Amino acid sequence: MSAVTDPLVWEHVQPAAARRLLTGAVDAFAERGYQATTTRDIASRAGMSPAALYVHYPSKERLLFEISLYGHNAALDVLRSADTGPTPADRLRSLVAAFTAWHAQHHTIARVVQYELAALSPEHLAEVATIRRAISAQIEQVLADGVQDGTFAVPDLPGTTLAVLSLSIDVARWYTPHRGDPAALGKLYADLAHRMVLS
Amino acid sequence: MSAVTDPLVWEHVQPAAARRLLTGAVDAFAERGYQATTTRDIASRAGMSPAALYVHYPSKERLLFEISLYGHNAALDVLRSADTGPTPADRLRSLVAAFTAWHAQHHTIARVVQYELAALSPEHLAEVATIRRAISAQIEQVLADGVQDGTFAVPDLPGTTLAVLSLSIDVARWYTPHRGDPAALGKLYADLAHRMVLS
DNA sequence: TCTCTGGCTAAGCGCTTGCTTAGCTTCACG
DNA sequence: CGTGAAGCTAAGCAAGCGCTTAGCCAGAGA
Repeated sequence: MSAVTDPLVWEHVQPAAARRLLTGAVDAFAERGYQATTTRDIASRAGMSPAALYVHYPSKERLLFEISLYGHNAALDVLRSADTGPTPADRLRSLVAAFTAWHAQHHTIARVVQYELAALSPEHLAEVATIRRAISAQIEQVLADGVQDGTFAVPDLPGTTLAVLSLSIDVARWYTPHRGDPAALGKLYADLAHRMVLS
Repeated sequence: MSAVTDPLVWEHVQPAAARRLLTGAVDAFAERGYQATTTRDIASRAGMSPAALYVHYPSKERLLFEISLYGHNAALDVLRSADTGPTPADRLRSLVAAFTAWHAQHHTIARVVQYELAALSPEHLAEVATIRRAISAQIEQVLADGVQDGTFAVPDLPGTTLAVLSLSIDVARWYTPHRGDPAALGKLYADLAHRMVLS
């Protein structure tokens, strides 16, 4: 699945031409990486000339930033929505399931989000770094809550937070649609993450 | 720590000029990525002109391949050496500890190994893919052995193998030396991986 | 129907890239 | 001492890059 076949994600991008450029950029950045992708390649995927890109976006880096910002916000929203359940164990499972499934389902956006930070301008990087800290904090908080109520055994809270995040984030590196159902993967990872911290 | 301050790793590379180019390439690829790194940048880090690179290496891609191949083989060797212990649990902990510590300690090489596969030529990629499959097989085998003797509960063997690998591999993405002792991180991850699969 | 504007293309600019070549220097060997 | 080869540099080549500009066309509005 590419960005193009998940059109609802980019419905907010208007006009349609800008959206085609954006989804073309997502696919190209996910496949080749930001640096190996050319504006000619992006424009071609959108069925346009290279100059058309600059009618809708001021620069190639700005295209990257729009994708990155959207993806970071979407991931944070997914976590915030998933942080439900009466116990830290329920919450952790729900968080990991949702975060993992998001990475699998949107693996092209996830690849851009997780691996193209270095290509962002300093101001843009600062903006997405804030969201990344909020994402980390959400996982760390639920682990802390579990330690507090005695249901989790976590000798190294920051280290374990990173490990839990790594499980989901690394999905962006290896996942392709033939690798199975994102929801099933989320369930598996929820279980694995829970076992990692069980008292 | 950069490749340059871990000189023993590249001792086999002769003459010294070729080694300086290689370690300059490791640092540049790890910092900026293969595509954003120029041959002028690599040469400059080695204290040479761009043309000197072509005295020792036929192309920029070949430099990448030398690094990738070395890193893949080193990682596989680390795993093979670590696969000791009387029980699958001991073996898994030792494997994960070693693999994680390798990624942290050699995080610049690890970054090139894990994130620059797309830049390799098809023949070179095939060669490192073989080593990657051997690495996966090693982890999968120890999990299978643990399931067989009843000490592990692993409902999804391929999925869990990927998850265990993700823990260690993702270290390449986030690790910097101020993030702590590689051996300590290895111990933590050994424990986390073990808990993931405990019966 | 006419005019204006926005979206687009063709062509191009200035710069950078990976790699090549001619020539120089140094060192080793006979 | 002379010669040859290896390692290197300065300079350059051909191709491609991100982005700009002039002009065209279609559609909307008066």
